Parts: sequence; structure tokens; C-alpha cells
Amino acid sequence: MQGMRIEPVEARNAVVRPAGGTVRLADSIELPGFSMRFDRDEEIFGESESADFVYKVVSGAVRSFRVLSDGRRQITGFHLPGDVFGLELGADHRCSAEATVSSEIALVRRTALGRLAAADLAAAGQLLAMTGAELNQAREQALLLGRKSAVERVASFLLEMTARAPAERGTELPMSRSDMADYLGLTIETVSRTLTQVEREHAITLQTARRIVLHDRHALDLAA
Amino acid sequence: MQGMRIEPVEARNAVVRPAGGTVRLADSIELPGFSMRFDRDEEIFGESESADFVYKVVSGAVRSFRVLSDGRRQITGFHLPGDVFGLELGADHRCSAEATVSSEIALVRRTALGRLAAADLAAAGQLLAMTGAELNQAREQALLLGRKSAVERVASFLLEMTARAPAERGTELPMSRSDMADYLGLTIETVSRTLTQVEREHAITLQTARRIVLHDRHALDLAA
DNA sequence: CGTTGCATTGAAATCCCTCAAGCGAGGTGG
DNA sequence: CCACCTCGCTTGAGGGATTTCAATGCAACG
Repeated sequence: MQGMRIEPVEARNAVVRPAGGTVRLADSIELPGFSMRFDRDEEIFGESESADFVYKVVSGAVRSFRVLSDGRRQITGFHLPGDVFGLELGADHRCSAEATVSSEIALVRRTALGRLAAADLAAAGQLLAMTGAELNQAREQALLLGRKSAVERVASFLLEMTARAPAERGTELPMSRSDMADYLGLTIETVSRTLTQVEREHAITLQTARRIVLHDRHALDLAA
Repeated sequence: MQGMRIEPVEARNAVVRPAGGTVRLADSIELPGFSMRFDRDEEIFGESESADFVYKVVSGAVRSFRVLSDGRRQITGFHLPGDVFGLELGADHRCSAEATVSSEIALVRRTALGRLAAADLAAAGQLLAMTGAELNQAREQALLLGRKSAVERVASFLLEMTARAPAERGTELPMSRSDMADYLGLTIETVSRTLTQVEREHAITLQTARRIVLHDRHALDLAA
């Protein structure tokens, strides 16, 4: 409905790279698709929308999240270049996804993926493996949210990001403090305070608000 | 290693119902298996043990959980009669499982399940569906742990349990306050206080510590 | 060079945790 | 059969970590 129409012509901000290419979702899953650009904070899909596509980040970053009726938000994951997201088993999406920064996203029709999985056992197995990996990650997050302190959460997050998004001379954090807070189950103020605390302890340097350099991995390991 | 050997003869407390029967893991997945009895607090499998079996609760209840090095524990789910658990994608278990009360558990060799999934697309699809359902549930828990207050967590839990474990004239809670606390990311004292608070507000009655009667579902819905 | 929005910092308040004691049901042994 | 013991649950008081409220800082942009 009010969600994005995916048709190129009607897309609002999204610039489409015309179809004709293929998208590799996994080792043995390569399907025809196309790509679109999403501005920062633009919705890619919404909760309980029909799940017609599967998505892969080409560049930029995406947040998946669920919200309570009063607006409280829990981000369940960040998706970085190369990551596949929006994979659903039922007919509808069970969470929403938005770009945290301007991003290019590749789209594959779910019907195409479904046909492949129904015909190719290797592909079906890889779908299962991808879902299982997400499950492990979700449980890791449950441990973090249920039992870790603010410092431990932030340390875990920094280690995760430095592992996943290594840049030259530091790590880019392609999301706002608000996004981090809603991922870690904290407030933006606590995230900010904790980051400066970790910096004062010389474990990291905040080059800019969104760029860190890791100095003492061991200290973070201990804190996480 | 120190984990339980599954062989009937060597099992410590576990009484085995001899093999020969079959276990239905899903609509189109029925495989040979056997069943064992586990005492309350007895380990069914441990983190990073080899995942040789898949399990299904026949009677009783099971907790799946992960622990931090200092002993803090996060329960990721309770498994009630009919539920399948211990389904892994890699070679090893990524969490531990213990009986919360004396339970009868059916076991199926993972190799048997693997063979079936590799041959039968319907079975592979159902495995995927089961994993996906767990994923949705894990994300629901993330929202609870990251963004809900103590009252909201307890209310959500009570609604979940009354839906899943309805008994005549009330609901049986087949786990201790400590289990509830580690599932909800709270302490046992907060769980206890919150339950009596909810009782004082006439939403439930605590017949015994482990048996509740739901009086005002609407009030709990609002609180959740 | 002012505006705008995100990030940081400070002070006070709150919710939940920690520590501690009391209670009660179930089991055991006398 | 009853006294006693044990273990889990409940309740209270105080403290602490994180949130809330509020103000300031800072960088990007027009």
C-alpha cells in the first residue's frame, strides 16, 4: 500500500539501475534482479507488507527493526555490503527495513528464489544455512540485551563492527547514535557517554562521530 | 566429553524407552527414534557439543540457553510438549539445553534427518519453516529484552504461556522463577514482585507459585 | 555566517538490582 | 503423624546503573 511501489517509474527517490543483471545471493544462488538506490532513512519494506523481494546490500547500510505501538524500536540487525536481508518464510515481512545511509540495494523476486529452492537441493540447503546463521546472531543479541551492561554492549558492538566493516585506518560506523541505541537496547545518551568513556580508557579513538580507530582490542574483548 | 553419553546403557539418570518407534518432527518428517527421561535440571546437551541428535519434547519442559563466562545466563526459549529443539545447522550445538522439570524427550539421529532433507524437498522446506519460526520468535524476544519494562515482560510471558500451555482451570508454569528471570532478562526478585503486583491488580491469581489463573486478559494485553 | 540536526555533557529521577530476612510447601526422619 | 529441614519464593530496604530532562557543542549546508 503506502509502501514503496517497486516499479522503476513510480519510485520516489529511488534511482533504478535497469534490470538485466544477476544477483548472487549465495554460493549457488544467482538469480536475475536489478538494483535501486535508497536515501538515508528511506523505507525499503515495512512490517506486514507482502514479501515480494529478497534484498542484498550493494553499498551503504540497512537496519531491520520492529516497533511497539508507542514507537519504541528494536533494531534486530544492520546489513552491510554483501549481506542479504528481507528473507521471509511466510507471505509477509515480519519486520521493517530502512537505509541508515544512502544505499544501493539489489532486489530479486521471491518467486524466482522460491522456484529455485523448490528445484535445487543445494540452493534449499543454503537458504537454510543463511536462516540458521541469522538465528545464531539473534540469540547472540538476546544474550547481549538480556544480560550485558552498557559498557559490554558497546564493546561487543564495536568489535562486531570492526570485524564486519573494516576500512583503512579505522572503522566506519554507517549509522546514527540513535540506531546504535536501538540496536543495543540503550538510549543515545548512554551510547554516547559509553563511547567517550571507552575512548578515555584509550581503547578506541573517535576520529569523528561515525569513525573509530581501535587501539586496544584486548581491552574491548575483556569488556565485552 | 563430560556431557551425557546418549547410549542407553551408560545414561545416568535417564531411563530409556527402547528404540523401535518413530518420532514425528513435522508434518512430513517422521523418523525412527527413541525416548529418554531427564530429571529436573539434567543436561540434555551442552554448548559446543557435537549435535548428533534432534529432540522433541514428549512431556515436561526444556530450557535452551547460553551463558557468559561469569555465569550470567540468557534463556532463549522454553520447549513444551510437541516442540522440537536442538536443531542445528553446523556440526555443534550453539546453546545448551536442560530439563526444567522431569521430562520425557524423544531423540532422532541428525544423520537420519540430514539424509531425509537432502532427498525430500518437502522435508527441507519444513526444516526451513521451523527455523524461520524460531527466528521470528528470537526477534520477538529481542524486542522484549531491548525495549520492554519489567511489567511488560512479565505480562508478555504470561500471555505466551497461557497460549502455549493451557491447562484446565489455569496455566501450569513448568519452570522456576530463576528460569523466568533468565528468560526475561530480569532477576528472580523482580519477577516475583511483578507477579504479585499483577495479582494485586486482579489480572491473574497465583494459585501456587507455579500455577496461575488468568482473569483479565485485556489488562495483560495492555501491559504487554 | 546563520540555521539545522546530531552528538555530547550535566544533573536529577527512576527503575531495577543487590543484599538480607522471612515465609511456606514438600519431603524426611523420628 | 508430627517436627524439622530444606529449598524456592516472597518481601523489604537501600543502592546503583541507566534513563530522563535539559542545555551546550559542533559540523554540514545553504
